[in-house]
Amino acid sequence: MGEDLSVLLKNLNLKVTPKRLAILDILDAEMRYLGPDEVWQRMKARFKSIGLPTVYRNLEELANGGVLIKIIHPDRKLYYYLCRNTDHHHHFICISCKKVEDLFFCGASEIEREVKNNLKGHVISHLMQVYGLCEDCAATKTIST
Amino acid sequence: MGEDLSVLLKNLNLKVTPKRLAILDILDAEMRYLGPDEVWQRMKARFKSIGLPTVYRNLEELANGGVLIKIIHPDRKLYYYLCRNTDHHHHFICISCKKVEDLFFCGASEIEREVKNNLKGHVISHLMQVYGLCEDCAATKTIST
DNA sequence: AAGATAAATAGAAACTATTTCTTTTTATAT
DNA sequence: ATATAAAAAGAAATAGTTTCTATTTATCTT
Ligand SMILES: [Zn+2]
Ligand SMILES: [Zn+2]
Ligand SMILES: [Zn+2]
Ligand SMILES: [Zn+2]
Repeated sequence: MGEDLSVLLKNLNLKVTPKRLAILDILDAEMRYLGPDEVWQRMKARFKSIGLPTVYRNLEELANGGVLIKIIHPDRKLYYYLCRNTDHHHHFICISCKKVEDLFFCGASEIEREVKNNLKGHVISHLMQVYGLCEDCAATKTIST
Repeated sequence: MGEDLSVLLKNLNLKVTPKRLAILDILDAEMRYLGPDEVWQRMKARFKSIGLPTVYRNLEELANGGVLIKIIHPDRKLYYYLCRNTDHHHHFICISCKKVEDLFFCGASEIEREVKNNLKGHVISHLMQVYGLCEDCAATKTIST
């Protein structure tokens, strides 16, 4: 599995460094979105020397390359999620445990039509995220931070 | 028109101060979303003494009260928009001129169904914004910052 | 396999949007 | 008019994020 992570980097013409592989590995093992600081904490367990700017830089590069997606959060901090689904889709985010799940519903065509017909405008992109409780958390009904 | 702005404040049990009315008036006159600093600049033209924290505080209070809506922007800064439409709806945002327009399409029920049936989860809220070029900007095809 | 080269990283420092704090002022109810 | 609690000024602090420079490292070339 470390193999296919390095392929991700090579495809982006990024050098395959231990730090980059570790960042990917950390996110690959998570079903949740993580912030730079959270990733940094885990990196410090793996490397004796690891700078926070390195984490920021790599997360951003990987997001720009499409390997990670940015999670839009009401707190306006940076969060990233490694999503293997390369098709256009949206996400359901559990506000209790931070788990991310793919959604297949997307109103792109309806939006496109409405913007074209009613507003006479042109759609470039759209953002959709759904917040709620995942199956486990809905069962527990306990909301943590 | 100043009258119905003060009603908005009274409904929220907020004191009707000149600063608050001015902030609302500034946003009411705009079809675009504005950031705190942009609002502050305009406030400084109206008041000899006006603090930036006052602008921040009021914008946030008004957003919490539902009078303003927060615009989610890729730059992760704060932006507000005064929307008179109190029904649930979403927005089309022109990335060229920052104009905001209401959309009527909303996939809430489809999302709800998908989350319930496929993920066995529970939807609490959803966020949708559409980015593009408004009629005027699409015609001009010139994208400013 | 060793050297060359450009990219990546560490660590410190800077940045800046946003928030907090304390004092003074002001809107509103009595 | 007075009392009271909310609002605002102004300064200061915060914290997430970005920038900078010197050093290290991955990868390409021979
Ligand atoms: Zn959950
Ligand atoms: Zn979509
Ligand atoms: Zn426009
Ligand atoms: Zn909706």
